[in-house]
Amino acid sequence: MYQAPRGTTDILPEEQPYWRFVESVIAEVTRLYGYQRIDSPTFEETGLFTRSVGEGTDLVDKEMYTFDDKGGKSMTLRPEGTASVCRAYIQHGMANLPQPVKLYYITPVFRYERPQAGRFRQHHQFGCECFGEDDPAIDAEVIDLAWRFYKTLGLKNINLNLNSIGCKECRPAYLKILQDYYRQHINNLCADCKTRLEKNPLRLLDCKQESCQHIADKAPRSVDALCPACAGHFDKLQKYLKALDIPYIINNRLVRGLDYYTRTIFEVQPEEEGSQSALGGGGRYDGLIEQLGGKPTPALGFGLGIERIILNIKKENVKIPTPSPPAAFIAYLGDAAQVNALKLAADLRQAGIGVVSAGGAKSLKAQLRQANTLGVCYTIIIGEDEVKAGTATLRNMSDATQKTVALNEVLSHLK
RNA sequence: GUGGGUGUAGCCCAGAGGACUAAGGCGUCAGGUUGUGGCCCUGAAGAUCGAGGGUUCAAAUCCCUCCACCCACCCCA
Repeated sequence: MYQAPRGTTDILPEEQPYWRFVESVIAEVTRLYGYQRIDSPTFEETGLFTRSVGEGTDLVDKEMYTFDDKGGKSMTLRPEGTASVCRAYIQHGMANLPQPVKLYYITPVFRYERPQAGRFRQHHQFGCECFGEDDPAIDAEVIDLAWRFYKTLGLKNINLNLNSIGCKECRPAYLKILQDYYRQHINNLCADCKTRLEKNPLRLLDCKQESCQHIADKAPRSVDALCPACAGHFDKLQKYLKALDIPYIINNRLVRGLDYYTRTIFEVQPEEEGSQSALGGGGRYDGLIEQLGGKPTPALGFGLGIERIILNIKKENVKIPTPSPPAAFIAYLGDAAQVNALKLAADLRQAGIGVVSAGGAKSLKAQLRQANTLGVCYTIIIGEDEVKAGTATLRNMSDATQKTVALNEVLSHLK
């Protein structure tokens, strides 16, 4: 028997209301901020990701679904959302549009990982990207958008973590300070951190090993090493967030797993931290567009994991809208009645009324049972008597009353 | 990639000191007299007991190998 590939799932009908709900909130919130939707291909040339996300990151080094197409080109199933949108921004000359350009997407992303709670090989992200503006007010607005999204969904127990990791001017100096500090403690570091020290020093701060905790806690902070421009940017951002009443937590140990981030980074976590807890994250990536061949363009954005969001919607018992059943069920008895039923169903649908009917020759009892399970308000019964008289019996399912009406008047009774 | 746990009908699960024709609940379907749902009653369908191999007269129950899922690490959404 075939089954869905490891780490992938079918989103079954009973799950769909959650997805519809999330999608409706996305549509509403992005509208409020003037974001326009963009859909880009599910796969891209591999180089786009290795160049933007960065070689040396886990995402690129061991998690990408990469394959050669029949022309021998290396292609990769999208492992994150930002790179494609940046590529599209450059390719379509969006730098010539009024800036900032604000785009959002809902898309599957693929990572070859070992699946576990809240982690899949295919998951879905809602993301926003804003190009062409470096004012920290736009950082505040983007964070405000993400925050409003979570709040509109009804999630209460979440935290916003914030940090600034500087720019290409000030980060190298900070990394040096960080490495110098860690070298003093090198004998007490876990094996992973010893590697990180040389390979990816920022990630040292993110280590969860008990033994590394107090070292990381006292490590030099990136916010203390910012150049004046970055420091000013970060100060203003915080001022704006306060003005917007967005409760944030400065987390000096927050770093992100993709190389392109500069200055502002943020992450949203549930209060009760599990292991796979991040609900979403993002930040500024002022150098990325240029790096991908565009002209220097400040930009920022975020990606939020829809599966994890739904997990938390369930955890917090958020009430979501349930889809309404069809308004009517048509039960029939006999061949002649079936024709009338078919015709009536078509007429009602033409008038915008949802109708379900059984096929075959089932007993009336069975048909009513089905109507009951569906939860329809009315069942329309057409038997031999009704066929002769040109009528239908209209049964109200909630109070079990029924009346006989002419076939061509059924519609007006349902309205 | 590493470590631990689990794997019985569509779903939840009993059975695990070898003998099962594998039990129950939910759900599904059909009936409970002639054309009427929800409750109730009755019945039926539905399981090569994750897959493959081995031990044995006999294995869902013991052993091995795979696979999948769950949990943790790594990393992330």
